[in-house]
Amino acid sequence: MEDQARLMSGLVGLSGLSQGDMGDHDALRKQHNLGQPQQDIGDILQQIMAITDESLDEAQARKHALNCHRMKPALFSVLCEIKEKTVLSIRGLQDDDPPDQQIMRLDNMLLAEGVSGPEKGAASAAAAAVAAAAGGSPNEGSIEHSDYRAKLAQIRQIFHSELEKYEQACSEFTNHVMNLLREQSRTRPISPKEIERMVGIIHRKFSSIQMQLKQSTCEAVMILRSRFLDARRKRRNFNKQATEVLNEYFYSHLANPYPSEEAKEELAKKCAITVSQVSNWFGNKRIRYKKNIGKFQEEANLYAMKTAVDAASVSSQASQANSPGTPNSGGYPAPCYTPDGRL
DNA sequence: ACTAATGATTGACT
DNA sequence: AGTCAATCATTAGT
Repeated sequence: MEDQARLMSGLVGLSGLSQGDMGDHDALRKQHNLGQPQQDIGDILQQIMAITDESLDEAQARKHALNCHRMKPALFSVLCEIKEKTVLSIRGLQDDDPPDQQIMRLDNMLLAEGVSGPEKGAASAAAAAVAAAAGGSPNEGSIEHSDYRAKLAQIRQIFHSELEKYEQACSEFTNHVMNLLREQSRTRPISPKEIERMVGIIHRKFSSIQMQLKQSTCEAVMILRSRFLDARRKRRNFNKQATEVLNEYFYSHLANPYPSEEAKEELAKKCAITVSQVSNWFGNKRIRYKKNIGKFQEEANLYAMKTAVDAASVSSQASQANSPGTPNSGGYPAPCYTPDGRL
């Protein structure tokens, strides 16, 4: 019987239903002094339950009173904890972020293309790289160059203004939500941790939007780039002197017209072209020579004569000795391709 | 306008 | 990675 009474009082304490229905509340309280905390919680819960039935003014007043209640912080934290353990733990596990890598890739590309990052340096560096690939002297093609640069700058500007907009919207929205949640945390169990988490979610959403922006910017740059790279085909023939230098090397190394990396660099420097242009030239030359040796015979003889004369003048100056530097020294370099097409 | 020459690109190969 | 072979696209000579 006594157990039942305690149970009853406990229930009263927790559910807080009706002082009237359960008889003399004060008497009960006196009987169970030890049960006071439950009594308090019961009061609070009861008041919360009752709040919906009241008018707005009354409710406001009651809300205020509740907020000032000495048990409020404890109840709040308990409710937060319960919530944390149930809903948030499930949700929290779900959204881990794997698309981080992609955004890194996009960032890197934008940086490399000079869209993001420092203002002039990267952009001009990229443009210079393209110019180098385009070949020709640096002054040539500066028109297309500035065109490219202008378009890139345009993309850059759009990108940055959009990014700024997104960032502003993000921070505005975040602030709004934070204020709202803080406000609501007076009436709902919302812990600072939960607010923090919400902020995280918002940021993730916005960064996924940003990723779309980055992606489309990348696409725009790629299109611009490919268009510009097509313009690379607007080539210039190398100047006479450069062709001469290249031909000289080719015919004086006809037995093995494969310049080493160092030789290529030197030739590139002499001809004021890039190493890859030297490689292109030798690639073209070898194949075209091989295809039609007869056609190049005259040219071959001409350059062989030249190198022979040079060698002669060198050796006469050095009184004698054959120079080890010239593989084909002392003779007309005969075409050394075998019938099967190899050297 | 036509054509040969030529520098660059691309894909396959080693 | 370097090269070959085919091809493209432009330049230059006619």
